[in-house]
Amino acid sequence: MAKAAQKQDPAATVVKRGEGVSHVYEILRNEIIELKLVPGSPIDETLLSERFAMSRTPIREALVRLAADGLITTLTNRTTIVSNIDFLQMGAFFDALTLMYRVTARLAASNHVAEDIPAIRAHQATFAAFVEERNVLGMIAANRDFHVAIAEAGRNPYYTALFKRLLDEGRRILRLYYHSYDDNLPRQYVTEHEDIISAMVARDVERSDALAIAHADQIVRQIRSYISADNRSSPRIQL
Amino acid sequence: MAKAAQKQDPAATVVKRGEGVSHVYEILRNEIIELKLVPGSPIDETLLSERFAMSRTPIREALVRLAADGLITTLTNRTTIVSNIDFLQMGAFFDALTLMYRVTARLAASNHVAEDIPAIRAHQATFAAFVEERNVLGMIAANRDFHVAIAEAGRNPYYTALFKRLLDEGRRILRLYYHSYDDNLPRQYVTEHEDIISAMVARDVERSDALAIAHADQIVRQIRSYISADNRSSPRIQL
DNA sequence: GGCCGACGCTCTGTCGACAAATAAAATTTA
DNA sequence: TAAATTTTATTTGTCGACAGAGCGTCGGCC
Repeated sequence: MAKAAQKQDPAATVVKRGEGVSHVYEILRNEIIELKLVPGSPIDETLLSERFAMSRTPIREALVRLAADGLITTLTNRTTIVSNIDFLQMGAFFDALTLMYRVTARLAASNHVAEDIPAIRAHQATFAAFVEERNVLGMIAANRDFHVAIAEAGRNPYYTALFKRLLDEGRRILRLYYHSYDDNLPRQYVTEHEDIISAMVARDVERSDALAIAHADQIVRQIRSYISADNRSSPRIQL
Repeated sequence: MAKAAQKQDPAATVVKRGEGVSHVYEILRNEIIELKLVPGSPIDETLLSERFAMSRTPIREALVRLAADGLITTLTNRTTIVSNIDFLQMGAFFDALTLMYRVTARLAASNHVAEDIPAIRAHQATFAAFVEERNVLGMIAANRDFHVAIAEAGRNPYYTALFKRLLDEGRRILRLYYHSYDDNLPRQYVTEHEDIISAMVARDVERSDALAIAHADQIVRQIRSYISADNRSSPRIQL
């Protein structure tokens, strides 16, 4: 048996009628974001239907949802592939990500209620724990949950939806480019998160905004450095 | 025969293999936005499959796409209904709409190329023509296309996607609340559009931003006035 | 020997049917 | 008569099967 089979495949779980589609959707979504499914690789419906022990119909509906999220690309009458990460639009991605960091932080400072805080702190604690463990992939996921919680406290579902999509895309990019662990960065993120929380609790919109900008810049800079480190084989020409 | 049958139902069109789903999707999407399908009303898959002369499978896949757009709501094992317009979140809607007006206008001023202009001007001309005809519903649709064209010139697909969704939601709200035709407003919009174009062509980011804010405020104010006019039966208590 | 077209294979798009889940109707019971 | 419960009916979720559209392969032709 393959070694991977030791860890129980969640696809094996039996689900009730009406949950089949979301079950497949959630699992595939995770595997795409975690790059277990390589960008550009084809997706075989028949294979999936065997793996999930379902007919192709619910599989296809899950794929339609993933396509709506932009995680997969459907080539009509041909095949569907895991969406590629588009380097040309990296600028647009960073721009949108930064803006969403800002507006969600601002709204959270304005609109949060006391009940929102525990969940946010819990995600931050999880994040800090992963930092101690030097578990980068756990950090990335916890970071996503932390910021989503803040966005939800801001109570603008349009922003939250876009932010989720961007953060997930960020997870894919980070997985793709992550190479070396730098002790300093994660600890700095922990501190920045703490600052963001306190500004939010104090309902200080402008400070929340400023911190969000700094945080976003930091993350963008990190991703950029990963990318350029990866491009070292084809260095930019310096004039 | 019903009078509606005089206008050829686009559902009757025969489509090639692989286009069935998008065909259904487009038509239903339009009917939801144009409120031909009333918010809250149930959607019968069997009925649709008869109407489109297709099996339920492609119909269901189209419905999944609409659900991803937030245009319909699926109640598991029960039924799916046309999404209601959520008045409690009207503030969030206006906020996001204004922000997208702004960022797309800014980006268009920065990133547009000469080839983008003709399409934008064409949409503006269409809009102006509808104003002359006093065709409000046409105006609303043309206005949407105009701003989408600007967003596309800004070349940030994340913003464009959210903006489209917001503008479509706006079309639904306007259809719902539109009552009386005011001669002045539409002409003002035409002027504002012209200003937006010239600021964009001049690559004046800040002026584009300012105009976008003013334009958005104007539209938000208009929708708000429609809504409050509609609520006249239950007036707010003035203290 | 290389290019072009017919053939077959694989995979997707669509179909009709069945079964579970829920809502509505009918019936019983207090 | 009203409430509770069983029965019926409708509608969704899932299934297995078929047919069309590409893609690769093989053979023929220049």
